[in-house]
Amino acid sequence: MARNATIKHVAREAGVSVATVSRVMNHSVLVADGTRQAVLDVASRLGYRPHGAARSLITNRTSTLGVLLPDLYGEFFSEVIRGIDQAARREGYHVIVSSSHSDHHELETMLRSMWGRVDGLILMIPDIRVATIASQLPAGFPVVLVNCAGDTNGHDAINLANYEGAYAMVQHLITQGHRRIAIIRGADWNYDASERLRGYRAALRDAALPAEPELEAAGDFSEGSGYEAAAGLARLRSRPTAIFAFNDAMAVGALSALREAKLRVPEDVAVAGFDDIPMARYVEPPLSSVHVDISALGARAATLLLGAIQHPDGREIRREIVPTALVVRRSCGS
Amino acid sequence: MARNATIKHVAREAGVSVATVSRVMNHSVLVADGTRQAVLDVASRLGYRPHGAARSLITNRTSTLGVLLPDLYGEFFSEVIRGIDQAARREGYHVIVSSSHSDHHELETMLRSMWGRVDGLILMIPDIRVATIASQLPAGFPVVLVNCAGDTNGHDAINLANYEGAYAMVQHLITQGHRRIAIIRGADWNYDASERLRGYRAALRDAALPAEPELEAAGDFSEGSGYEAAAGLARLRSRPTAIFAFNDAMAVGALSALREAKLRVPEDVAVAGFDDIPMARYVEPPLSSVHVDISALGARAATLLLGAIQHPDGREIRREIVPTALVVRRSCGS
DNA sequence: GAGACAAATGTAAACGTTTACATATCAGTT
DNA sequence: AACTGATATGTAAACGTTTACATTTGTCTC
Repeated sequence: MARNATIKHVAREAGVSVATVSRVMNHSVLVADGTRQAVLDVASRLGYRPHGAARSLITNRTSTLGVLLPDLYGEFFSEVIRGIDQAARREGYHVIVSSSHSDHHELETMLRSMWGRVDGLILMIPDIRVATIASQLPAGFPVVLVNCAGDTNGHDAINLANYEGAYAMVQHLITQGHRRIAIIRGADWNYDASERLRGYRAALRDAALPAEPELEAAGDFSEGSGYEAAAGLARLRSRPTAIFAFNDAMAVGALSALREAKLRVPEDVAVAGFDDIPMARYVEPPLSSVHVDISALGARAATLLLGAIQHPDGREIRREIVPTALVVRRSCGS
Repeated sequence: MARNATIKHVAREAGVSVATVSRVMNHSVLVADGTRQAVLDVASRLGYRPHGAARSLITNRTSTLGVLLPDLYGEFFSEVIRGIDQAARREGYHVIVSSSHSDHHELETMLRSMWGRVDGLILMIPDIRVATIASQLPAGFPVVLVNCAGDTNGHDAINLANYEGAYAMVQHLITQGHRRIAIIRGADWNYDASERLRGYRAALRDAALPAEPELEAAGDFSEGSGYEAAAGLARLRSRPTAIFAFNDAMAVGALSALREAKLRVPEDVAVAGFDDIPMARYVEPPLSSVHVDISALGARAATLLLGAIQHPDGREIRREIVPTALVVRRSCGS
């Protein structure tokens, strides 16, 4: 592969010094118009492109944000990325994405290899067993934590109103007359899931309803686990009248299971989800959910991070909560 | 922000030269065990991380793939990214994504600013007005074109079997007895859309059915445009008995429009889409579609690119076609 | 004990930029 | 004609690595 033109080639060809070429490329005002034009001509003739790595090395800026997500599957994460990208590109930043699969070691090597390639990081680590990694980050390096458990260790953080959203949904179901409200949980170590669980239990308690272990089915945020969980719930002697899945993917799986069990939704069993992914309004029946403006979550994280990058000194730590909103559709009998 | 430990700090602290530290970090065998351990201890105590940009500058490798997509919206693109990321991480590569919004100028600055930050590019440019940009890429730079029109200009290319997929779907509808088959097109300048159009017309021709302009409704691959187009088709004096939308998002929009027009699917009008996004099987009725293994498309593109990066010399240009498969569900009356 | 060879480590150049500082040129002022 | 100040340009160091080559040390062979 023919090595490409460098600033030196352009300088020699244009009969100026590398400093002048650099000034032209960076739109410095200290260049005579004639010189500028000559340099630009040579640059375009030679197909010169400034080398990003070299530039980063000396300026200590990469114009790139690193994003680490637990997974890249499904509409939730794609919406997050979209939001981040929008906010980043507006400021001329690139986005480098990666999924960690919530594995501690892999996450660590990921972070290592991003060092010197990004100006800051957005970390979405709902797995509370892994979230401790945040403490190993170099001090003073711009980081925004999204949906991470508890201690932010001096970093900015954004969280969803998981507790409030779940509480509101359960409260709504109670208002509709439901007394046996089952849930499909997420993994025990998932922070979002555990917060939603808190919200569910609190809502029951506040309505003086008993918490019954058999109504708390296990799940892992995958559609398949939702299917399994709902199939199990449908077989209970004392069947719940409502199922609140802790995300939409599981709710969709639950709808399939209930259909196969010949149970009508919402007449026999009401169903609700969480996230309000785009698909939610198109399933049959349309799915009630706890709406989250997912791309706004991403955009907000990016904006926070860009702020931290551009004003490194003396900032106070920001903690933000992104609100949720109840969206009632036919699946819970509106 | 306190500048972080560099290789020099580690070297001084460990009482060795920078070369030795470098060798340790790169797992070179030419280091005595004692020295290696001492260096590693110091490195971890100082929190040393090799600087990516510096490393890239000297090695001329970034371990990063650049991906340019027309958009980041919807399940199609998120699946592509997932496939790319999977294949890339398997080889220890990062992925830097960006959406171009199909704007020629923006695309160009994107490409410029990625120079020196990526080892190769995956370009998905269905807009045939913009695809000419491929010719401006530095010769010999690894590039894989995905869904780009015609001339690949010496680059590897992957395309969907758009023509064949559309042909098969229309043929299927004809077999089902449909004679007035409408379509919802994509933008005129969209390559995928124009190929699907070719397939549609060929299938009609081969079945000796007339091509009627009023059955070719305009669309732009968005759900809203599908809604509008279907609403228009439903009002035709001589209504089509089947509507084939050129992607699933528009098909979903069409379903909404038909429901509002009080037309039953598939009894009054059959509906089909293209892409078979995950949502397709969950809408009501489940949507027939032309299945594309989207993440495999992304994975394949990444694999091809990695091949070109790792074996730069004497490779012949690869052109691959990713096959499609008919998926018949209830929306077209199976 | 000299020579040869291997193993371990060090020295320094290179990668392609940016930028502080130095220098050159020139118009205007005295 | 010397000085001033502004404007344009050049020189060279720096960024943090890798790596070709040189050097040192130790072991083995004769």
